[in-house]
Amino acid sequence: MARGYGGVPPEQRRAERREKLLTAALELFTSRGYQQSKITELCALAGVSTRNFYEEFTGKEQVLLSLHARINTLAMEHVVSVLEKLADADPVTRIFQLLGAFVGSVTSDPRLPRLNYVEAVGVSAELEAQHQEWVDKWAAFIEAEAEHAAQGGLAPRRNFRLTSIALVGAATGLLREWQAHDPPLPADQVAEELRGLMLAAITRPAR
Amino acid sequence: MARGYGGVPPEQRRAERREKLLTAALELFTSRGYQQSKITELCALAGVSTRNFYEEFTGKEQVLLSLHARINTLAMEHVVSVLEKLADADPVTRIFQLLGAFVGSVTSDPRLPRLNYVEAVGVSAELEAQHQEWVDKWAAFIEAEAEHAAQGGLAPRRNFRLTSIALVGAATGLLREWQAHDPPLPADQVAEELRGLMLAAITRPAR
DNA sequence: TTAGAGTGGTAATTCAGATTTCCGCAATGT
DNA sequence: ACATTGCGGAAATCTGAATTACCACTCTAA
Repeated sequence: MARGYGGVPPEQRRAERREKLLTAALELFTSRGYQQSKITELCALAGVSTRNFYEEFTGKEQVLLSLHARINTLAMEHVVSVLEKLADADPVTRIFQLLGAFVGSVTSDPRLPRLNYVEAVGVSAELEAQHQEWVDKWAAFIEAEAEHAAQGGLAPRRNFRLTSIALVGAATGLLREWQAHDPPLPADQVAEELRGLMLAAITRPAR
Repeated sequence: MARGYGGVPPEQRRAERREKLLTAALELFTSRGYQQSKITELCALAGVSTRNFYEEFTGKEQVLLSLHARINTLAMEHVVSVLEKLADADPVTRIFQLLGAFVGSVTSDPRLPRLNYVEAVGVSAELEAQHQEWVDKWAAFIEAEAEHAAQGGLAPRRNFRLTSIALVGAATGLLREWQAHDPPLPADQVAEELRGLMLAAITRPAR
């Protein structure tokens, strides 16, 4: 289908194929389901031969790993870039923007939370480890924000570790539900709920 | 291995085999992982032949469905039985006991949350539907408690739907983390965190 | 223009695990 | 005690998908 390696394709062609495979995988994994997706189908959908597939990936799981990492990285970048612009804003504003950026990023395409919070769960030990890593990162993020709020006297001084993990879980649960819902819930309300929840969670009295 | 159908086994024997299979499945699915578990292994571990397996279940997935339903049902029964004894206690006490009973039930064996929140995710549309059902049930439960608290003036009057779903997500996330953690987190702290979070979530001002 | 080298797609191979079938044995009833 | 009925276990089959090998084609360079 594609013309030979005419233009400028030493390994740009490989990169393009990789991209086509990832795009097709996002579609296939979230419609048919990861387990039910055959490598053959994936290749057909991407317009790439199985031979090329194995040139880019060692197997189906590595594709999922890549997608999962990419989605999380993208969301994290959004959040970080927003927060950098609010370096010395008050804690409430920062939390407001943080959650808006996060929810905005992940709900920009319903397939994103579907892949991240449904398809990529319980697949393998390696994927589970990657999930853990990201929960840690997000929880650390929230924890830092909470401690920042505690500095300002908005929240009491205490250990926010468990609270942070719980909030990450709340976001995950809400987005998993959001993604499954028909008709779709408004993403704004999800963000708003998380804002209220997080503020209430960290400002509550220590015991 | 077992003696023939001597004693009292018209279909009690079937029930026993079913039980042995479920017990072995809980162990196997949570150690090796659901996907990696072969029916052969399951039968070997249970001490049951594949023939008998297909007499009780249509396949691996139905076993998982049964386990998932059983774990949730058990937890729900615990919670209901506790709340029935507190019919006219104050909302805070009810919430305290509710979460204690729930966390106590699900953390009584680390394999329970592992199966429920990791292995049983993203397996099939049917399992996903069953998950949805249970999230609805638990959310409705929490919602009712929140409205009860609103009656007493403890919480403002508002729609608690999203908050309830978020709290279910928080519990899920926390238990998923609990189950994966080494060394294990104290279950008490998880329950305590959820109590604080739920109270803060529903008593927070309406906007 | 033609030879050579690398690439793409298709088609065969292989492998693993699910499902079923069959034979031997134990238990009941006459 | 013996025939009959139905159960248990292991081995055979069968399916379906991952992985690899091969052939044809296109592009480059002399």
